[in-house]
Amino acid sequence: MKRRKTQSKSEILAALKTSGGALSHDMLQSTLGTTIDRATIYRVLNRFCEDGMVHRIIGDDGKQYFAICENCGEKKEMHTHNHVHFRCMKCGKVECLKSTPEIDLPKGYQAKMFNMVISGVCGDCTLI
Amino acid sequence: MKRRKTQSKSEILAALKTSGGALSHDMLQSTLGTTIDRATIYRVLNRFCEDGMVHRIIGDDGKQYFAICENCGEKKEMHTHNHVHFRCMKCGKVECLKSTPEIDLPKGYQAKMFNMVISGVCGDCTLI
DNA sequence: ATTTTAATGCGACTATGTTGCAATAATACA
DNA sequence: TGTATTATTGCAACATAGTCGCATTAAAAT
Repeated sequence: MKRRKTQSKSEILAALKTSGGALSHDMLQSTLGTTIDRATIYRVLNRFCEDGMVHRIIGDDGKQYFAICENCGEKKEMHTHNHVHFRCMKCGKVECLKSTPEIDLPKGYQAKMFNMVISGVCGDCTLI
Repeated sequence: MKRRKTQSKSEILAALKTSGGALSHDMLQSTLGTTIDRATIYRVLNRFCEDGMVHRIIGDDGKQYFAICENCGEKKEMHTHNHVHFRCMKCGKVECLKSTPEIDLPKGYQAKMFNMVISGVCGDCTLI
């Protein structure tokens, strides 16, 4: 299954790049206008994740957010996405933080995925 | 709005206690049998959270899990639930870990809630 | 230019969670 | 103990997030 270069793909990738942070499906939907179908957006994002270009964060609102992988280690190594994310409860922005805490698991436990989200008020919104 | 002691409440609390870990709505539903209505379970759990007896975890499956608060600090101090949780991808068990990592936020950022979930394979399931 | 098949759009579907409202039952009070 | 008050429940309807099947479209290979 070779991947093809399509309009939707480029637009979504561009939107993620310019945002700098993590976007949910509906954020993308409104950024892109209603040109691209809901299902397509999800499918493109899932493909990006499979290919390791993007990582998925589950917000504490239960929604999926997607962010471009930068210095997140090599492809497909999901477990290297062990950095913490911050979600602003006012403006909705989701971003990657630098911290990658070391967490010691009980004996015999194997970690496959990390999903850490702190939510609160971001720097911009505190000022307001 | 004073709280009343009801059957549902007691049963749900008991189920959470005996489980020892965190349960999702559907785990509770099947533990309790179909006696209690879906909406009621959710309402009871939300009330427990408000009252600080229980804390809510959003799993990396996007679902809500609820666990009894033990040594989680005082009532209503949501931000003291800064311990990490582990979800087993095989048996589905969700439990609280001891680690409470220190995460330094950028300047001006305020943390309100922590939601940290590591998923992988738990001790019991590794043996199988 | 033609063929192949990945990707899209549409609709239907599932699952999770919430809410409005009438009925029920736990507490308070006489 | 009997009655009034109102928190809680059950039911149905709703909202939202995300997935999937299928026919159509459009990249890429020939």
